[in-house]
Amino acid sequence: MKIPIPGKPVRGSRSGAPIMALFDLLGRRWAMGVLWKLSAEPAGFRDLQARCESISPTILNRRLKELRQAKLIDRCPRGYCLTPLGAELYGLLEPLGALARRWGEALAEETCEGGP
Amino acid sequence: MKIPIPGKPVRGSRSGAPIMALFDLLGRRWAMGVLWKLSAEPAGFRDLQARCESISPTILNRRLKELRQAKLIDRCPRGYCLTPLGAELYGLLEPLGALARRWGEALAEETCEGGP
DNA sequence: CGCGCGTGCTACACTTTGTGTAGCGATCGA
DNA sequence: TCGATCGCTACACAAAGTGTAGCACGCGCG
Repeated sequence: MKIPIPGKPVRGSRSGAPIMALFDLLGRRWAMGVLWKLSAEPAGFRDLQARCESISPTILNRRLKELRQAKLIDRCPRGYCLTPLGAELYGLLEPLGALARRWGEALAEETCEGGP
Repeated sequence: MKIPIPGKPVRGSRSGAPIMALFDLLGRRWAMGVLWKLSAEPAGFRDLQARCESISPTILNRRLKELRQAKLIDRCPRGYCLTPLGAELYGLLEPLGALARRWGEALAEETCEGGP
């Protein structure tokens, strides 16, 4: 799968608004997950595959290629790691962790309300 | 498609880490795009479809249902709009716009380097 | 050397998701 | 009552992701 290039037509924007290109890239299954799991420390292929408890090697490899082309991750002696830009992106993604917890609680409440 | 519930097994986490559930939800095509386009102001179905220059109604509708179930968006007199939690999520997503632009520039450089 | 081991990655058949076009029923103003 | 719009659904096709198997390579070891 080709990576979306800001400035060229992408999903959601014929003019290629950068944010839409980014959403296109990150909106692929596992893209953000890989970034997340990689942020802790560099990892090799199989190690990364294990960190993402369930991901098929086919897709892991595809995402790695794409993210590498997009210059968000790179190879290093210990396998794969984030580039400075990738780390910056992770920095923005990181607060989602806290939000996700609160979101989970909000959903749990609803489940209880509707429950028996 | 069922929405991922934090606490139950989701892609990337058998224990259902909230962040992985969120990634699962947002990692679906157009999910973040819809939130983004909706953030400016509420919109009806067809209006929203037009804002996302290319999205099939099938998927728009599915995403709307999912996001509504996830309590990130809701109905309102003028169509659909973000819930407080959804708006908060958008707040975290918003800085991605700036990053995306810089990312686009970084990619453009690379294209030039490799170019003729 | 030759053997087993771990690692990065590919093949392939199958399932799930998303696309694009057409169009239905409801609503509304003229 | 007509047509214009709106929210949404149907459906056939295309694209993306899954899961299992396994290949090629390098490394340490007897």
